[in-house]
Amino acid sequence: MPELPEVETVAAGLRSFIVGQRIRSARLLTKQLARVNPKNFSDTVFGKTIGAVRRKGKQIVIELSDGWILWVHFMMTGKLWLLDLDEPETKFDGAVFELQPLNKKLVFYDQRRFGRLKLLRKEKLGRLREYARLGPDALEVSADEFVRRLKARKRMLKPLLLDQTAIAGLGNIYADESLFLAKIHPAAASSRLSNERLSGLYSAVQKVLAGAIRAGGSSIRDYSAVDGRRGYFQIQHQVYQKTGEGCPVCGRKIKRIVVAQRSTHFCPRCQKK
DNA sequence: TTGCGTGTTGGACA
DNA sequence: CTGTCCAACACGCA
Repeated sequence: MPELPEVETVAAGLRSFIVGQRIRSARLLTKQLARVNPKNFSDTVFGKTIGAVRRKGKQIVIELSDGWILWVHFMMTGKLWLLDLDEPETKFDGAVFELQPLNKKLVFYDQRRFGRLKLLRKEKLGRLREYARLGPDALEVSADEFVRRLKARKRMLKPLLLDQTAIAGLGNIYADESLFLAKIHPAAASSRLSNERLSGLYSAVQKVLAGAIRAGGSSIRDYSAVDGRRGYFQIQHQVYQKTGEGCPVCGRKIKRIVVAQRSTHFCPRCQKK
């Protein structure tokens, strides 16, 4: 589910369903998920009440009572689902939290097991490396700062947009879609683009992300929100995984190249360096 | 059957 | 600093 719109959709679902719930039991089922002693994990989380749910980039921070927080990163295939208690366990369940009085379980499910979950004191969040190194969130950064940060680097735009220390939240889909909307070539050098074109990219990013959040994210493969609802932004994708199809603007065939080891889709006529 | 590609990230290395 | 290759892992597909 990984990019900003999908993570925001999950965070919104958590806000509406689990805030105020009490954790009746917590179990850590795979060791690489949290890299802590499962017994200590269960004991610490037991009885805590769930408070605010925040998101920065692709990361979610769930506040618990008594100053603890759960930090979550889905990586490629991690998901948080709210399920009935009698739903059978699977080998991909990494952590299970039973909630009261809702009487459901919140399950961290992750096929590829790259996802991570950390339990830490609230005051330590700023020192959590993965969190501390994030640049400003793509939806909160101002146009001026966005332009300044991209111009400060001498890199191709595509890998720069994927770099979470520059701007946090974009991934492969929304980077491609934003560059297409802004009519900028993914291999264009960030430092050589005019402020006007980078401002245009900023507007494109805002528009693409807002549209995707409105659609509940993109459900390719099996992504869905905490309540199982699927997103439908994938039907609005203009270039992502449209290799060989006609550009929706000019009709020229969408091209696929590999940049930073990631598939990159663009229109060779519309998108210029 | 085998190999490739997939929404992410971090480390090793030139 | 920047780019490239690889690794973590499971699965669908040609």
